[in-house]
Amino acid sequence: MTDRFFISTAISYPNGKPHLGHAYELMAADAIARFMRLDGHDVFFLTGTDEHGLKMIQTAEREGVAVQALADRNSEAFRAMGRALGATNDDFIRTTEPRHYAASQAIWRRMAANGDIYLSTYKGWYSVRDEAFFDEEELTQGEGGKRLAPTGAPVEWVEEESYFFRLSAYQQKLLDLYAAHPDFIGPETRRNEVISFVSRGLHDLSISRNTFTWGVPVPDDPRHVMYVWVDALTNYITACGFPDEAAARWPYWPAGLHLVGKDIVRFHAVIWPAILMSAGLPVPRRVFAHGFLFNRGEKMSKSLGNVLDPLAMAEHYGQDAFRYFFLREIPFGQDGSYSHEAIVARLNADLANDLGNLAQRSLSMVAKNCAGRVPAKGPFSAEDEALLAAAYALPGEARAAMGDFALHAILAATWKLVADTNRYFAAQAPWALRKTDPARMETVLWVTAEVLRVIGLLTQPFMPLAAGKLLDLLAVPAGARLFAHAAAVFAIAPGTVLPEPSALFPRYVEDREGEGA
RNA sequence: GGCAGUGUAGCUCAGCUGGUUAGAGCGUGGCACUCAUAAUGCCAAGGUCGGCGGUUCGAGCCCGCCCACUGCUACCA
Repeated sequence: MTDRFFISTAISYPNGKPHLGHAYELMAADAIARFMRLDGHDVFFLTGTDEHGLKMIQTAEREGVAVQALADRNSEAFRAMGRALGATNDDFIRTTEPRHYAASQAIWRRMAANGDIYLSTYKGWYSVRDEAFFDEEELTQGEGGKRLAPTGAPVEWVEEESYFFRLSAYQQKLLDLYAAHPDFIGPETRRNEVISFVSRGLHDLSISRNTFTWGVPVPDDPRHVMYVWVDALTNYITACGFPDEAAARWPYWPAGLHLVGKDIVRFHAVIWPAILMSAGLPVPRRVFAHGFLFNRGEKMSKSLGNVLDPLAMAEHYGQDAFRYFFLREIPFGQDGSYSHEAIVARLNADLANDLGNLAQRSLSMVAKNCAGRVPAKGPFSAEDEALLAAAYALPGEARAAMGDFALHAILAATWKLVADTNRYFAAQAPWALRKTDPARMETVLWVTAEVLRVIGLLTQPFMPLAAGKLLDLLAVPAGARLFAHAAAVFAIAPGTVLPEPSALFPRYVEDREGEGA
């Protein structure tokens, strides 16, 4: 049975360089993608850039470059970030690609054929300065009865021809969808918000613009380009080969998960499924929203000067530590806070001291006392059995946590096992057994190595480099690194020659005052 | 304003359908050990579970009121 799993990040708007928020979403998605692959699923992992729209035009003008050149340059910066983070996306979609034009126009035609698209006028109070429309109630009265935006900017009444999507017709169908699939939107709090939003009623959606041309032309009406909704969201099926339903990747649709920021859940949980229903296509299985990151509890902003470059951070702390920190520290789905001190604390305590040192202390004993081979195992004590049972239970716990995308919980459970193993090692004191009962010492070392093997397997999605190195140190063959191998039948074989042990994670030592990110 | 949610040790958070002395990690204090990356282990201190009232044999978990905080209340990706 083929068990396909398509996971996507939102596509990023490349009118600037990638920031930590982009990195966080990509790291999380990558961890999920790797997890699912290791758990035996056929995964298609997509990320990319959303390159159309007015902001791109304006940024390009400001910088004095062609829009396409700006898109090319910044899109490449997002790809570079992916490489720096170890992202294993199978494709990188750009909305300026021909395949995306084809898909967007095809889905538009299907929506139109279904009677859900009509031409009308988009009207409202527009503030040129804010580049935004405002509701009547939001406006305030200025001098001489002039209407002002909440920002104090003057507004003018604008009417503009636009195509509309009959979103209002999908209210009940969406509510039915949410009711039939309680985990369609996660976490719970987002689901409540979306349901409450949709319950209040839906307006039709303006889905084209005729004031600029940087976009996908509307079929049969080249005066219009598609506005963000249809254009951006369609990327997910573009990458699956739409409209060619015989394409190699089409079987990956519908997506198993759209991972998005909490600010754009609605687009993915309301507009997107409505568009798909209109086009007669299956809707994604799940949409999950992650939270925002705060620097020492403060929002990142250019004016505060606390915007950090994710590439520099990954370089500074190391790719694994960088990934580990954000996925372990923040309950996935909630907002989180980070600081240099917090990252260093996690890096040293969890990675260097707990896991790194556990591997070092046990494997160096194996190297010195077992001729560098996996030790022999004798009869198991109750302690041995208990620890091994805890290890072999880990994949199941991890899988259960992944059901809610509780990445932090998977890592917490894994580090609980690391701590148990350190306790076990200290209690068994193999260094003392060396003189009194060498056979028992070997058994203790074998059990420790076997648990490390399981830990190595389960940490691969989160810190691929270090986990790979740990498995190398245990001489685990490349073909035996799936979660399915985290079981007794695949236990590490006594006598196997092991490489010379070496440190997994260096301790982070402050270079000087004020150093760090 | 309306709707939803949160408030548990210094910090970040667990606490299942209400049931013996409320937990974890980090941080703090002390001890032990020496295999190990000055790593690890053990012990301890520390909480009126936001406040008040109620239901109950019994409430952090249920109900009411109050206080504080957060999110949503559509065309910005």
